[in-house]
Amino acid sequence: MENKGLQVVQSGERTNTEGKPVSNLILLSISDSDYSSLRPHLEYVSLPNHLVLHEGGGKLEFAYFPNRGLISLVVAMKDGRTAEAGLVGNEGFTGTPASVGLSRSPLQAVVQITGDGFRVEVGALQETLESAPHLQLMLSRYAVVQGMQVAQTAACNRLHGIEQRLVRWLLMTQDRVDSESLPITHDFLATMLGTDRPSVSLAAGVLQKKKLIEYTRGAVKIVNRKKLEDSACECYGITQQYNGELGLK
Amino acid sequence: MENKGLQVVQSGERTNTEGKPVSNLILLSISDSDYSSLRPHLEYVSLPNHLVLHEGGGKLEFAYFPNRGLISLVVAMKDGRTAEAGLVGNEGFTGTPASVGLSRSPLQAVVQITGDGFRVEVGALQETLESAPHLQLMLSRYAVVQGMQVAQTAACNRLHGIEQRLVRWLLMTQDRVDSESLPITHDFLATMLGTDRPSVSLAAGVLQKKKLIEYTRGAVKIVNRKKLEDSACECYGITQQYNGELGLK
DNA sequence: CCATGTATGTAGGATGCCCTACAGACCATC
DNA sequence: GATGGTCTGTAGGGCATCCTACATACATGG
Repeated sequence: MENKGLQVVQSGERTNTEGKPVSNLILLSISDSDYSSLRPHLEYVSLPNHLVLHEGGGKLEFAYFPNRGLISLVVAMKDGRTAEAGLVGNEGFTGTPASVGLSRSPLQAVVQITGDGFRVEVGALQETLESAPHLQLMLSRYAVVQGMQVAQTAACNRLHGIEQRLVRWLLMTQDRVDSESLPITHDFLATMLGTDRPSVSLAAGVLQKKKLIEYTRGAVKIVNRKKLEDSACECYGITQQYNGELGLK
Repeated sequence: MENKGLQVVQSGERTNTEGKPVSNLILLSISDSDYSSLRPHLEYVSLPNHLVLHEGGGKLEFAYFPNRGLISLVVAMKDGRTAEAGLVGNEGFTGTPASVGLSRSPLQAVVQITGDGFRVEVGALQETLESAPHLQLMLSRYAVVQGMQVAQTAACNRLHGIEQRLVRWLLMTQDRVDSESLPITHDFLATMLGTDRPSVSLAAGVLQKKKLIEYTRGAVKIVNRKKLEDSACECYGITQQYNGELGLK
């Protein structure tokens, strides 16, 4: 990729100091001056499957801006049971507390689908933010939208059954990784959906019989996206709609 | 309370242009200059029980800063079923999207316990924020903390039973209204907890038999706060802890 | 005091889900 | 092709909760 000049970098053409291209939408959307301030702190990282970026309850060390792949924000209870609160793809970042001067988060951040991206030390990010109002706004805005989506998840978790929640997860995931085949096991789906593995297998079996999905060991393929959307609960449409409020893409 | 200097305004001494005293903690925590900018837009309002401040899915007209009482943020599904995503007392405000330049929210805001407070038109708030960085920071920070609490609620909704969720709701509510008696019906509790009324009555009956609470028509009294805390799920402690991160009070 | 509306008590059946357990299938490695 | 590890299929018991229905108690206004 070429570098057109010292100030102006067009969308899709930004790189970090290592020359790695940026496709995270937040990093692409901010002003040139804000990006220049942040750029020296962006460290390219690969995000392999199941890597834990942050343990729930601890101090945040880095904020992550994914280029590709998918990160899950998970609440883990003491007894080991878990439930997913949110998903982060290339439209967002992890470590929302860092964007408002806080440094701890109760959420575990786990790579759910292999990808790559950039990380920034929380301290460096916070310093940068003081003179990068546009970045500050975009991060805060993302945090708020994510909060609304989490709220919808809270209600969905309470009011909707496993099959519907599985459908929603598949749709939201596919929105963030443009592939019809999602590399994920039933076991991990159970972690996300806050249930046990047999319940996932059962629900997935039903969807497969309906010819909405197909799956093999470790991968779920979406074969009829449209019908899948039709059978999703309203929660999917709502979260998607508020994602659009971000004005990215 | 004494006034220590020209910059610092001590808690409990601020008023709006109508002379109404402020006890909302955000409004008390911001700098003098930021408060002066916002002050002309603060309209005193009483917040009677069950008043709907905002319907889910619509445009936000006002942001509300409660002095007393309690506001619930509720997700309402098309079929009429509901679940609460968050609580707002005098430590917070409603309308987090307005703090980042957005104007719509999927959440319904309902007064759950009578109180009073101030409201600001969304447009006026957003204009004010442009030159009120401290206020901007506090609002964003509150939005993020609220998001983390909502995430815990999402997991709690999935993983914990009605009785535990009821305990948590009672504790969180009492934290925001300093009274041992909470004016609330089982029916409204059902709306909050995303279940039906008989299930609430059953769970409340169990707690009453354990002598943790007492209730009569339309009111729940907490008679043994400590034991109630002991029987709460870990979710309560976590949300409370992150509320502390706000640095208010 | 009565009538009406609202709040709570309670019960029984249906259901969805969790839990445990085990069997079968696939995969990688040697 | 054998072996151990991981993933999925499936079943049955148990349980919480949902749903419906109705009874009872309280409150308010006439």
